[in-house]
Amino acid sequence: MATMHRMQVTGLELFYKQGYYNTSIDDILKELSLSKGAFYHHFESKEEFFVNIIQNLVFQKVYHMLVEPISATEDPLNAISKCFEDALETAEHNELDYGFVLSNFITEFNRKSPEITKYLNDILKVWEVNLITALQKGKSDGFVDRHTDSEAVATYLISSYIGVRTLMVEGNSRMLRYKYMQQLKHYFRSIAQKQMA
Amino acid sequence: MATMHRMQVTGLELFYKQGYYNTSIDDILKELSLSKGAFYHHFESKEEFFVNIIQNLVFQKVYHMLVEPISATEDPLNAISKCFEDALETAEHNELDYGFVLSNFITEFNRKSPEITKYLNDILKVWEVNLITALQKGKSDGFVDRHTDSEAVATYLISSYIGVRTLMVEGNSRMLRYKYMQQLKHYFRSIAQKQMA
DNA sequence: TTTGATACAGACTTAACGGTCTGTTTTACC
DNA sequence: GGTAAAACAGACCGTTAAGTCTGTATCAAA
Repeated sequence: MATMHRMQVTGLELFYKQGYYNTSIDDILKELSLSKGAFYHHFESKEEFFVNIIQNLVFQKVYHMLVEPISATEDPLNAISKCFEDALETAEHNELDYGFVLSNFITEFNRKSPEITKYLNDILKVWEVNLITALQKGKSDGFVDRHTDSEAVATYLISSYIGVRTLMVEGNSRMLRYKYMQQLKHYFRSIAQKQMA
Repeated sequence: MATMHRMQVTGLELFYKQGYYNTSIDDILKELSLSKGAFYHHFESKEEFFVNIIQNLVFQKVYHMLVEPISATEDPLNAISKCFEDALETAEHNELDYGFVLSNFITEFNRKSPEITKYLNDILKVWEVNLITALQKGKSDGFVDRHTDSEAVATYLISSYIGVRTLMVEGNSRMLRYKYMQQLKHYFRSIAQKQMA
């Protein structure tokens, strides 16, 4: 694995665990047994390094874990349920949850770096747009109630997901996931197309 | 207003806007035209200062804005709707939204200071418990469907609220609030006691 | 085998921040 | 009005972290 890529992977991991401002370049370098010289040979600053990570690693992973699973499916509500359940389970095992990575950084960079905030919001927007598209398709295909406001549902979904992940940082994650998924499905039943018995 | 109290108010404001680690004591002191001597006369460290703010200001405000409005009401779902709507509107005007203050700090102190995390989670717990109590009472009083899992609903509510506030940090807050409240009410209709016409 | 570019190593600079310490002013009280 | 404690002012110290700079090893092509 190339040095540059190793730096990005380790960098994201530490930024995620400890926060951007609370993670020093030396922390990352120590983890990889590399020197300052190596870092500034590949990147021109800490910020440029971070933007690089966002646009490469984070964007790809969000797309892979949160967009693809719901974009090519029949029943969107079912697909979203499964997708969220999977994502929350990986989160439980303390692995990188890229939906939460996003909201984490959005919180941290709020009113500090408009440029980085913009990049993060762009990725969030991709997620949102694909949710909306999937829901709209679900309406045409008879899975989602015709009166549903797809944009509002997408907002509500992303909100609740980000929120439950924030809560899962401590305490009983398993119980939180259970409660959350239960109510999410309850909510979905209320916007699903009523089946004729 | 006593100096100590002024420090706390200004401290919370800056910690909220810029984050704890990103706000220096000198920042706060500069805002108040005070000196280091003044600060360390009243508080023994930055951390002790912050814990003080949480246990005084934050706890009281959360209780006043998020607990009281839903604890002494008839119809809990209606009360929660109004309460959330109010809170989101103050947030729109860039005033301190203490629900979000909480989640903000929880994110920032995650895996950094277990002690502070505990204090924050305690306040969150008070909010949760009171939501559950209100929902249970709503079941007895015929406002909430008997099959509702109050604990799960409370979790889902807090999650979505924290999430939507995270999203509101940038962009069109007004539209976000509208969409969120629309779906929240939709969700509430699905757990409300069905009225006999 | 030389040469030049790429990929590092690591000492150093500079600035910021938490905290200390000494000194001065204000206030309460006899 | 004298006195002691409380309420500050502000220079100073130690540490940390981003970024610089000089030097060295590795490797490909001539």
